[in-house]
Amino acid sequence: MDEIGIGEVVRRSGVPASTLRYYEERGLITCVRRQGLARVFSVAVLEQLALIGVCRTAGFSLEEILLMFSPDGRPSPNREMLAAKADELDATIRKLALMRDDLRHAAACPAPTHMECPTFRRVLGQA
Amino acid sequence: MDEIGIGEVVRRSGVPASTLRYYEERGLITCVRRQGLARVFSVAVLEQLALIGVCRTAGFSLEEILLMFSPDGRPSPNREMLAAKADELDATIRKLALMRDDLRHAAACPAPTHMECPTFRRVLGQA
DNA sequence: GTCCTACTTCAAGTCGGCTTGAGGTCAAGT
DNA sequence: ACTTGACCTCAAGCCGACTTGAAGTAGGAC
Repeated sequence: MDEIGIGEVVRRSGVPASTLRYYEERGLITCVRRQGLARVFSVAVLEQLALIGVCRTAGFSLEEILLMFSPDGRPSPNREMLAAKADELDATIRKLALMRDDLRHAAACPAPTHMECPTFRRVLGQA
Repeated sequence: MDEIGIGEVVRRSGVPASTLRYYEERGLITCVRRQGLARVFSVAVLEQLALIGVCRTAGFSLEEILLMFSPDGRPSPNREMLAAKADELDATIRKLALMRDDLRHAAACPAPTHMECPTFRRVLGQA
């Protein structure tokens, strides 16, 4: 069966029902049909939710996600925007990688004069 | 001079004065002294702001940043937490890197059946 | 001395992203 | 027939992170 109820979606995605309804209202996801009042989703919604989750982690707003992907999970035909978002993401990733390194360094380095440590200061120059 | 007024901080950091006051109220930054009512900051606040900015980009809340770094910008002595945050960040970075690749792929790949494309689906398995 | 400009406080408002609660629907079980 | 449980709608509320606005202050130029 590739059709599931909202409870199943909650169970398998970890996303609360209230959020699913909200996402639907915002046009981020859609249910294939209704069975009485109850929403019936395609299992594909699980992938779409995963996608939305990653985008949210990446710092994109629901509005941006809506622009990047149609509610069926397909990327927007606007290639320029997708490429631009990829570049944005690339910049973010580089900053985060520096910060990760610095956090690790901070966790290891006992120096109280940490702000003077060149390893730590790299990240600040980047931002 | 390593002491600057709030206007100078705004000019050099791009962070609005209202936000600076809010950050001070939340304990994220401090001014070295007051001159009358006016805050006087050390230039070091610019680095702290950069740090806060990166942390925000990384998805950390002000509360978390407060726990990770004292208002002088030094990392928390809680090494375990810093290491944990680094790991968190690492996982985030990996997801974002996949997503970046996928966005680039989506920008290039004309297939409408994009959700079926293995390149694109990788990211979803990760999340 | 008074005007300007840069600053201040404090309370209230805004915005995104949900969550909560009251009250209703519907199919299945006893 | 009635209860239970899973679902529904719709309006209101909440939280984090700020922003805005009204009213005040402090120092310098004229």
